[in-house]
Order: sequence, then structure tokens, then C-alpha cells
Amino acid sequence: MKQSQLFTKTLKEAPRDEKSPNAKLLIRAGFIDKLTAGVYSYLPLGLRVLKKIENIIREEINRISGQEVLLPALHPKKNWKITDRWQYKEMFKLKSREGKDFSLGWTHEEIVTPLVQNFVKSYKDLPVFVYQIQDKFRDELRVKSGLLRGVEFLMKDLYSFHRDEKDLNEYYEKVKKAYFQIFKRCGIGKQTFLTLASGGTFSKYSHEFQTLTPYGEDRIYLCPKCKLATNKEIMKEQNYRCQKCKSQKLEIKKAIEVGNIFKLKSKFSEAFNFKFKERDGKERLILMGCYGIGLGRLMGAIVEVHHDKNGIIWPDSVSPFQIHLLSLERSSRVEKISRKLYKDLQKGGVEVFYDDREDKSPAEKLIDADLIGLPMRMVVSERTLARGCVEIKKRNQKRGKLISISKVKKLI
RNA sequence: CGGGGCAUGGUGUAAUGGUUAACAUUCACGCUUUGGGAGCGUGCGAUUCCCGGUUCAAAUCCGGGUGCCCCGACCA
Repeated sequence: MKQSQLFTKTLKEAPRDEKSPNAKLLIRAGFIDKLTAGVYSYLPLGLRVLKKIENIIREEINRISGQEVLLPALHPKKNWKITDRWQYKEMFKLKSREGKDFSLGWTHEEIVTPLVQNFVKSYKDLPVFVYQIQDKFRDELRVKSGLLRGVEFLMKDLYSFHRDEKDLNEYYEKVKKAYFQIFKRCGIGKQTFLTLASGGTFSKYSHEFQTLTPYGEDRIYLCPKCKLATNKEIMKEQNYRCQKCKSQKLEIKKAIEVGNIFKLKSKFSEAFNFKFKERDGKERLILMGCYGIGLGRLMGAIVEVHHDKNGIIWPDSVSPFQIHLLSLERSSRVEKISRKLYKDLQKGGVEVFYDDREDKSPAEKLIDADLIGLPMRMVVSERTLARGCVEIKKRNQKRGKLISISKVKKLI
């Protein structure tokens, strides 16, 4: 894509009403735009990142047999009366012109359970794994830190349906692995810890995936020896000791919850009377699990982890483009070679962001490149061409190196 | 929901009771310039968040509201 055609622009300064690094940088670089507190638009660059994240998640969930659907965001009251969650405080409610009650979906158990119930009648139909990537709405008392906690946000929610507890437990472990894989592929594997958390109203325990960052809203207790992480509520029960080695020398770290997995067991199948026929002809309740990842929050967390004073440093896997090609100066030679490289790279299947802007100084292009943060920068200038080269520099390295233009073609 | 802070062109700031609300940047045009936000000139862009009050006079003081940020509580 040509940068001259991008309708967004970078800002020299971050708007004063944002403080968290993810919000400041993503807004300055033109990835997102704030509509109101906790509600952001994704602009072309930001959407490309979101799509990359989405695809990573999709691949990993498909790999564990997830079947993708898209459920409605608009929910009739009746589903929520069945589980007695119509009064849930974070739920946005609205009325139709005729006075019918609706809500905006903040989670989808009430929708997916009766849906799957329509089709699943026998043990032969089980297990079933259904997921979607969709907007959620939560009437938060306090939004926080840009993309880290919003009122409207994209979420991947996976629901699993099982014949027995053993099957549920096995799948739960599979999801854990898939989640680690997702966070690893998104470039925050090293900073993300599985933490034991309370299960809320559903079960004794659940698990959270917590990414360490100063702007996180949670505090986790980390055993430096075992690398075991535990959240606050559970730690209270354990008297602030590592569950494994019983050490009391725990580090308290701020973290943001990027994923959460629960065993719902029969909580929802009971409410909807969702039963299946076992081999012996008897009816049994379905057991369920649910597994969520907030996509925008994940994107925010990635920026929180990967940035420096000059801008974002995208991991390859989620970067909106692979290479930032800068036609640094206005000279016919530089422009000609840049255009050629742009075409060649595109033909070679490389995602190129081509800074072909004619009215920007070299300095401005370099600074914008750092701010936008693509992992690789390729500079074409009179200086490099004098040696038959272009300059290649990784965003996370200080210095670049010159490589000959013919070599670039080989690399492609 | 409790507490704190802030609100002035698109963005960042100045003006603390007294001319026509200033500066930088952005944007448009012209000339010059080209490896870390380059220079000069010209121009566009504001109901100073909203409503009310005090005053001869309000961006500025007072009251109410709204919005945003931060801390805490809350959080499937």
C-alpha cells in the first residue's frame, strides 16, 4: 500500500486525554481513533493488525476443532430471563419501538446454548466446539487505558459441549495449549502467564492468561523460581505462598488479563434443560466450557509490551505490513528505484507499506516509520544508491546495513 | 460507584477580570531545502465544553451540568 493514499495521518503529539502507552501510540500513529470513553474505531492500519490477530486466533482455534459462527449482538430478553441474568449490571438494555426488550450481548452463553441444543440430541453428536469473533458490550463503571478495557470490544468466545467431565477436562487442557500458542504467536509469549483465578459463580477455579505490563489493571503473584502465577483472590486462600514450592518470596506484578477460560459444567445446560441421550438410553445434562480472548485488549497489550520512546515495535506476526519502504528523497533516480522495489516486493508476496509521499522531508519519513513501527525498514536514498544499495534496518535494532539491490531481489 | 485532576482553532499550549483570544504545529499556496519533525513569506481555521449568575467588562470569578483522564472499588 502506498502511504500517500492512506487517509490517516500521524500526530506529532499525543492527545492530552490519553495516558497509557497503547492509546497514545496507536492514536498518534493513526491505528485507532477514540469516539468516546472505551469506544474506539479501528483505522486502516489498526484494522490490519486486528485482522492479523484474528487470523492467528482463528487458525489455532480451528486446529482444536472449533467451528466458527457469528451470533447476533442483539439479544431478546427471554433468553436472559431463563438464566435469570436479565438484571446483570453490566448489560446494556434497550427497547424496540413496540416496547420489546433487548440487550446488547456482553457474553453469549444464553444464545449459543439453545442454538446448539437445537441440533445436539445424542452422545453421537458430541463433543461440539463453537466459537465466534464478535463485538461485546459491557457497561463498565470505569474504562481504562485505551484498548485495555473498553465498553465495546471484539472478543473471540469459544463454547464447548461435552458428554462427561473427562472430555471437558481434556478439552480444557487443549484450549490452554492453544491459548499459549496464540499469545506466543502474537509476540507476548514471554510476558504472558497462566494464572489460577477463582471461578466466579461457576466453579472453584478458572484460569486467566495475564500479560505483564505496568498499565495492567490486575496484580498477579509470580514465583520467580517456578514461574507459577496466581491472582490475588486465590493467593489470599493460600496465605501468599507459591502453590508448588511453598516459597513466600513472590513478586507482585501488574498484568492485563488477555484471556480467560472457565469450566461452566452444567450451569447453562440445567437452565436450558439441555440434555442428550447416552448409549444406555438415559438422558444426561450436557457439560460446557467457555473460553474468551479480547482482541482489542490483546492488541493493546502487544503495544504495551513492544514499544520504545519513538513508537511501536510490532512483532512480525501482527504487523500491519512486513516492510516499510521509504523513498527518502525527491530525485528521479530514488523514486524510480523505489517504485520498482515496491512492485517487485509486492509481486514476491511481501506486504509492503510504501512511503511515496512527495511533500515529506526525509526526517519526517524516518520519524513516522519509527512511530508506526513496522518490523523492517528499507530506505532508498541518493546515499544508498551511490553504492548500488538500499538500507535495511530492523525496528528493534539501532543500526541498519546496506545491501545491494540485486540481493534484495534474491531475498524476495 | 467513592476520590482526584483537566476542558481554549484538527493537535499541543499561552493569556487569571480590561483592545480584534496569542504561539507552535497541522492544512492551502509560492520560493528554497532534502538522512532524524528544515527555512522564509502569504493565507484558511475558535460560539474559549454547555446552561445560568456576578460585573461597566468573563477564556478568566461563582453555581449547576456534561465530557475526558487518573487512583480505588467493581469486573465472566
